[in-house]
Amino acid sequence: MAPRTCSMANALEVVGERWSLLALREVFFGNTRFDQIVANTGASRDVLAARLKKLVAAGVLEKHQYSDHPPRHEYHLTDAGRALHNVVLMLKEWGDAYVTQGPLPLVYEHSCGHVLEARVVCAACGEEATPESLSPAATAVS
Amino acid sequence: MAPRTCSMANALEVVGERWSLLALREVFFGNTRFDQIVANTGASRDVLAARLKKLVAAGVLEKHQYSDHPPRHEYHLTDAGRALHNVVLMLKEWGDAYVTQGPLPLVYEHSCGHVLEARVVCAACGEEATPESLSPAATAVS
DNA sequence: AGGGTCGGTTTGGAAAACCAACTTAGGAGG
DNA sequence: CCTCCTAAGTTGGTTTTCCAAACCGACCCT
Repeated sequence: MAPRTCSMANALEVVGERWSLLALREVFFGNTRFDQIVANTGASRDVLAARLKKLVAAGVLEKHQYSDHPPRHEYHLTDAGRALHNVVLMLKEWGDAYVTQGPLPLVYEHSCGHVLEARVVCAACGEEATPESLSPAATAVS
Repeated sequence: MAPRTCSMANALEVVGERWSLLALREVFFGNTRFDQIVANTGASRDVLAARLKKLVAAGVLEKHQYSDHPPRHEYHLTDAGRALHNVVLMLKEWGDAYVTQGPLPLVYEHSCGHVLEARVVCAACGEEATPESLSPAATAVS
């Protein structure tokens, strides 16, 4: 049987390899240079170079030259890259709740003044999107 | 420099390897048996066996014997596993928006009657949690 | 000239993934 | 009884990927 076609699988083709999401985390933190990303993720330089190349090719990052002499580069988020913030955030929340032992390394404060507790909701009604509240719709639209 | 300690990195230690999230997707779909997961993900049997073992050890899945003669097993979600639904869902949404070409393989309908468009919001105020609306809180709590 | 920074690429060995075939433990059919 | 079948892995051998360390080129500082 052929494996299931699925947007999550497609997403993982792009950002599912090791270090990809950690590299993106660093860019979200404003660490946009190669050596910063190497240092903060712990990835080896060759693998990171390959991942960044792939993320640029996939349209998640853009390589931007900020100096001609010597040539120096920064990696910036595209719209697709910014949209991954949700994924990164939910992974962090899950890690906070179920993996990390002891004090949490990072806690976010939302602009409303409260410590962030993230929820995934339906945009139409604002109610939480739980597995039980979802059902496959009859037909997919393009 | 030592890599950054981070709950997202911790989360990826558990579910970040190839096939782990795809296996969980199948369990969310109700395909809880080894051969079903193999067939629907396309993973090789040995790698999948290793991933399932790891997910069980991490407390994301539970192995449940549903028949003594012959011995047969199913994998069921724990609370930690169910909590990963958010991650799986956001990855699917991102894939829908930025990777999948042509008609979407799966569209969800929320119990409110609308096609699901997922948003990540702050539980306190209900406003969307964007990168700009978040700032690191002064101190982490245990 | 010598050392340091930045952004990689190269190299060689270790680890992991992939694939097909095999195993184990029990049926089901003839 | 003999053969086939299913489920849930294991095993063995090959191919890929990963990793750490070294290297490179272009530039800057002293």
